[in-house]
Amino acid sequence: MSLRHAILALLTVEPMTGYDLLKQFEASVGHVWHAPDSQIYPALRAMEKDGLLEGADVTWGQRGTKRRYTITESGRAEFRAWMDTPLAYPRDRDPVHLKAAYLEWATPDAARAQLRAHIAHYQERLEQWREKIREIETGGSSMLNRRLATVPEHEHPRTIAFKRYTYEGMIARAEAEIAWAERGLALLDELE
Amino acid sequence: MSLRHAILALLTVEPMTGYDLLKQFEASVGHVWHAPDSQIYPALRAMEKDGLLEGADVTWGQRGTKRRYTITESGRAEFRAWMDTPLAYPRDRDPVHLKAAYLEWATPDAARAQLRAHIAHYQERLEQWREKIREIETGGSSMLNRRLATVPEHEHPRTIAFKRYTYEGMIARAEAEIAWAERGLALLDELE
DNA sequence: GAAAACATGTAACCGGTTACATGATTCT
DNA sequence: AGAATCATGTAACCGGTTACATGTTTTC
Repeated sequence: MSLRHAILALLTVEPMTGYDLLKQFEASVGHVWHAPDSQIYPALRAMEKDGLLEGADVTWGQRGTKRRYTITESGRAEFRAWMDTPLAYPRDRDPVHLKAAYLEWATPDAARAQLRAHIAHYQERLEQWREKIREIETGGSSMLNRRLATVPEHEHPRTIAFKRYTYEGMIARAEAEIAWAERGLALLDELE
Repeated sequence: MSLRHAILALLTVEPMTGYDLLKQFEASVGHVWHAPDSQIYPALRAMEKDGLLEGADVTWGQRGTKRRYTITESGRAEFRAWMDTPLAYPRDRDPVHLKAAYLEWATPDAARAQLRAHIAHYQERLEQWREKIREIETGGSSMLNRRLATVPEHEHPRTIAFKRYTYEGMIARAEAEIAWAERGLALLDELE
């Protein structure tokens, strides 16, 4: 059910259309939660029906209209309730480690390719996340700035600190994954 | 599609019934891939239909029968092909970090409880995984021993090394998660 | 004789993916 | 005029969860 809460989180800042949200999912929130258009539009309609959002048609150009969604009090309450509820951890289901456990079945080349892909995957994300932290530090994050505009000034350090903290966690995870995969490459050399 | 491959991996060691597999998913493989009975039994039937397994009814007691599944050559080939195929990484979807990014919305107590639950969650797994490594080191893992019995002796170090390597990766990840959550608790104290 | 373990299923539901589909507006 | 962007959907499918359901065998 996190998609709904990610949407609520975004709409606490300002009203948005489905397309606006889609762009956010491709940029900021997308780093922790991905959602395609085919999921967003139906979710918005369902959330409006459930009273979490209020939709309003806005004219756009000559003939066009778009629907702008505003979070309701009920939506805010739902988001706060979710924030105060401990998460249920999903069962372990990890294809990377599943494969690693049977690496003797792969050809050495395939095993190396797999580990290198693992490194490349996390390296790429590492750079994106580091860039995000730089943005936060230099005040260049427009979404964060809009969020800050909605909270009292003395709350700013908290808001900023948690965003930063989130990315630091993802960076630490990525670094651990890269280190692990590098040990794997060394292990393959040893065993050859 | 990893459920099928986890099943194939287990059946490369020896033929098993659905129930045997279920027990394995609760014990060894379960640490990297969870599967409930409601998923295993239908999967086995489908895999038999697809020629990856061969099922045979075995009498059990007076009136009972059970179905024992053996991996076919086609099943072995499929497993090897999977092992040699690079994994597609799923899109980011991480409720823990999603929540962390909006931690200013939670009450300080709820935020602390969340982080402590995060620590407890990984601490528990950490102990399970460390225990697994001890088992591997002392030769006390019966599943691993059965697997070793099916491979030539000079291959044993590889097989053992990859199992150990897998658990080391999960341990490193858990340690990173715990360290991150502890930094979070400290951050909450600072911001108070 | 009762409890624990062994054995196997069905069905409704849910969140997410992939592919397909369409049209308006703005910018160059 | 054409391209990029804005805007919004439908539908089939897939893997997984939860709840429901039943019967046998072995062990104490």
